[in-house]
Amino acid sequence: MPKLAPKTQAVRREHILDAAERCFISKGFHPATMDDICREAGISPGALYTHFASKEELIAGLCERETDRFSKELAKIAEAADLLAALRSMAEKYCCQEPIGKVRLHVEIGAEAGRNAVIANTVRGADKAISGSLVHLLERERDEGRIQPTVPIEIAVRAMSALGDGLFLHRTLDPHFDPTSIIPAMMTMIGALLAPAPDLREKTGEHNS
Amino acid sequence: MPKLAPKTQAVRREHILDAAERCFISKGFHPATMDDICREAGISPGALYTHFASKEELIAGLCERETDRFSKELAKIAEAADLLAALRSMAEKYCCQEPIGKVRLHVEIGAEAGRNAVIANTVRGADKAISGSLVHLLERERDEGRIQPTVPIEIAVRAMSALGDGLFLHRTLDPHFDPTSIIPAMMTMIGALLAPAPDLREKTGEHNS
Amino acid sequence: MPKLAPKTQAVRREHILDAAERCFISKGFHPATMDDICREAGISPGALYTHFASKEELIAGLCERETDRFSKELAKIAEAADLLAALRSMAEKYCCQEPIGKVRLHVEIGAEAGRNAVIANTVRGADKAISGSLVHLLERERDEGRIQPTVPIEIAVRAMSALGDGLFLHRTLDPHFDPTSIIPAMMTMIGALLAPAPDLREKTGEHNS
Amino acid sequence: MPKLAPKTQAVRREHILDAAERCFISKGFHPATMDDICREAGISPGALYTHFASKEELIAGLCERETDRFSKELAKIAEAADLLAALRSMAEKYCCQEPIGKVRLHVEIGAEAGRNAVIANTVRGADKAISGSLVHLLERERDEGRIQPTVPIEIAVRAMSALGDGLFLHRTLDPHFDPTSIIPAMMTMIGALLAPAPDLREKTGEHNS
DNA sequence: CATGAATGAGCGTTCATTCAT
DNA sequence: GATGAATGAACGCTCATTCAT
Repeated sequence: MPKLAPKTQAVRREHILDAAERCFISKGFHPATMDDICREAGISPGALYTHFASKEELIAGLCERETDRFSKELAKIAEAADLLAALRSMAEKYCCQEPIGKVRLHVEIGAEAGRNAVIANTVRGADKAISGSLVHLLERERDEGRIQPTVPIEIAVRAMSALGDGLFLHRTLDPHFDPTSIIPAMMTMIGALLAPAPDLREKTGEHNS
Repeated sequence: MPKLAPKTQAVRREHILDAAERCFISKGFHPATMDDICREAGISPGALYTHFASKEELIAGLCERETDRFSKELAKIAEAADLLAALRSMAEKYCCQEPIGKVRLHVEIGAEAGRNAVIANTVRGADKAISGSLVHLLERERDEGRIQPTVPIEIAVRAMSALGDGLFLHRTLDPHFDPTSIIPAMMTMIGALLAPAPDLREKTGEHNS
Repeated sequence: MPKLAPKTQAVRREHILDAAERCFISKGFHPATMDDICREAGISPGALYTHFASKEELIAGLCERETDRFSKELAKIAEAADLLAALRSMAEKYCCQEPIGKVRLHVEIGAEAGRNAVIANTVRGADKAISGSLVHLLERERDEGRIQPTVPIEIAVRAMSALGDGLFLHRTLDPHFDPTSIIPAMMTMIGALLAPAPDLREKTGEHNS
Repeated sequence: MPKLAPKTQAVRREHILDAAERCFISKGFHPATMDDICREAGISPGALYTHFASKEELIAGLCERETDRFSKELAKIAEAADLLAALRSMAEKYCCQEPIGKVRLHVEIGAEAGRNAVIANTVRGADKAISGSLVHLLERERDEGRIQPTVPIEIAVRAMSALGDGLFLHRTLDPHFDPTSIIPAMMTMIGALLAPAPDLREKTGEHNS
C-alpha cells in the first residue's frame, strides 16, 4: 500500500486541524479531549495519531496555519498608502474582529507555551514571522522617509504587539469589554511611538537619546 | 482542639496559599495536583479542604492576595510627586521585576478565566480593584490640572493595563525577552495617552474629538 | 467533672437519634454523612462520638427505638377483641401508613444487615421482639380456642412478617404503588393461614397434615 | 483492532458482568470498588468503562440478565399442568434455592433503588417483566376456568411477589433461617388468594366484592 | 493505513474517625 | 465532656496514547 498522495495527506491534515480548532474553541484546550476531536473529524484515534503525534502537535499545527493566514492579510494591509491607516486596520482586524472563541484559544496557547517547550517554540516562530513582516514594513517606511529615522523599530513592533496581545487577555477576562472603544487610544500610542512628539521627548524620550 | 483563633486560621491559610503558589509556579496550574500542594504544605488533603473548598478556590485566594499586595504598592507609588515617574516605577515593578514564574502563572490564570466563570469573576474583581485605584489617581491628577482634562481616563487605564498584560504574555512566550528594553517605548505611549501631542491629534486624535 | 446525669445522657442520645433519623430518611443511610448528622443535631463530631461509637451504632440505636415504639402499638392493637380486625389494623399501620422515607430506611437497614454483623444482630433482635409478641398473641388466641390448634404459629408469624416486609420493598421500588390496594388480599392470605379452609388442605395442606 | 464482532462484545460484557456479580456478592454493592471488579475481570478500568459507563450501569446490566434468566425459567415452569404445583416450584426455585449471596445483593439493589432513580427504573422494568408473565399465566388459567373468575389477578401477583421478596429480606437478616420451612404456609396463602374459600369470604372477602 | 478496544497512572475530592486543646 | 481541625486511605472515573487486528 503506497503512501497516500501528499495532497490527500494535506487535505486530511487540514480536516483534522479544522475539527481540533472547533473543539478547542468550544471547550478549551485542556477540556477538549482527543476523542472529542476524533468524533468531530469523523475519524479514529489511530488515524489522528498518524497525522499528529500528540495533542501538542495539534496546537502547533493550528499556530502555523493561523500565522500563515495572518501573514497574508498583513501583507495585503501593508500595501496601503497610509501607514497609520494600515495599522489601524490591522488593530481592528486582529484585536476587535477576532471571535471571542479564537481569542480565548490564543490566550490558552500562550499559557501552555509557558510550560511546554514544543508549543513555546512554535508560538515563538509564529510571532517572529509576523513581527518580522511588521519590522520590514516599518523599515521600508523609515527608509522612504515616512517615519522618523530614530524610531527603534524592533522595540516599537514589540510594544505594538504587546498592546494587541494585552487586549486579547482583557477580552478573555471580560466578555462584555468592547475592544473598539480603545482603538483611538491605541492609535495615539502607536502614533507617538513612530513619531515621538518633540515636546514629550524631553520628559519620556529615552528611547531615542 | 477548639476553634482556632482567627489569626491562626489566617496563618494556616497563608501557609497553604504559599505552598499552592510554589507548586503552581513550578509545575503550572493544571499539572500541579492537590497532593503536590498538600505535600508542599505538609498537610493532609482533608486539612487542605477545610480551608479551601476546591482547586479553583486556591487560585481565587492567590488572586486576592496578589491584588492586595499590588494595591498597597500602587498606593505607595501613587504618592510620588511626578505622575510619569510613578507610572514608570509601576511598569518596572509590575512588568519587569515580577519573577518569570509568577508571570507564567498570571497568564495561566487568565487563560483559565476564559473557561471558568468562578475564576473569571475573581480575576475581574482583582482587575477592577487595581484599575479603580489607577483611575482615581488619574482623576485626581486631572482635577488638579496636571493632565489634560480631555483625557478619557477609563480608556487610558485600560490601554495601559493591556500594555502591561501583553508584556506578561511576551515574557511567557520568550524567557529571553528583556522587558526593560521597552520601558522607554511604554513611557512614550503612556505620555502620549495622558497628554496627547497637538500635532498628532489631527491624525489620530479620535479620542478627544 | 462528674458524669452527666443519666437523664441528660438519655435526652442527648434521643436528640442525636432524632437528627440521625431525619438525615438517614432524607438522604439515605450511605449518603448521609456524620457531619450532616452533627449539623442537624447542632453538635460537634467529638460530642456525637461520645454517645455513639460509630455510624452503625446510630442505626442500631434507631432500630431499638423503633422496635420499642412499634411493640407498644402492637400491644395496644393486640387488646382488640377481634383478632383479624387487629391484624388488619396492624397491616394498615405498618404497611400503609408508614411514611415512604421510613420505609426506604427500613429496607436500607435490611440491606446493610446482610453485610454487617453488628447491624444484623440488632435488627434480628428487633424482629425477635416483635415476632415474639405476635407469637404470644396468637398462642393466646389458640389456647382460648379462637384459632385452629393445628396452626403452626411461628411459621405463620414469619409468613405474615415476610408479607409485610415484602410490601416495604415494593413501596421502595415504586413510589406510586398504593399498598392499601392489597390489604384485602393480605387478609385473605392471613385468614387462610390461621384457619386453613378444609377444601384447600387436600391440595396444599402440608402444614397441618 | 477493528470493531469487535457483536458476539465477542457480548461475551466480554458477560465476562465483566460475571466479575461484577462475584464482587458485589462477596463484598456488597457499596464496598465493592470498580478496581475490585477490574481485578476480578482481569481488565483495566478504561476497558471496563468502554462496556459500562458507571457502577450503576453494572447493576442495571446484572438486573436485566437476572430478569432474562428468571423469565425463561418461569416460562418453563408455567408449562406445567398443575398451576399450584408450578407456583410451588417457582417459590422453591426463587425463594429457597437462590444462594444467600444473590439474595443479599437483591436486597441491596432494592435499597439502592429507593435513592437512585436510574436503578429504580431498571428494577421496576425487571419486576414488570416478571410480574407481567405471571399475570398472563394466571389470566390464561382464569380464562380456561381453572381459577375463579373473581380473582383480582394483578393484586394477587403483587401479593405473591411481595411474599417472595419478603422472604429475601428475612434470609438476609438471618442466615440460619430456612425458607423451605414456610413453603407450605406460602402455598396455603397463595391457594387462598387464587380460589378464596367461600367460608372466609364473609369475614375477609373484600377483594372480590 | 485505519480501526477502536484497551491501557493504567493519575486526578480532585470525600468522610468516618481521632485527639490535642 | 465538648470542640473542630486534622487525618489519610480510598473512591469512581478520565483520557492521551498504543497496538493487535
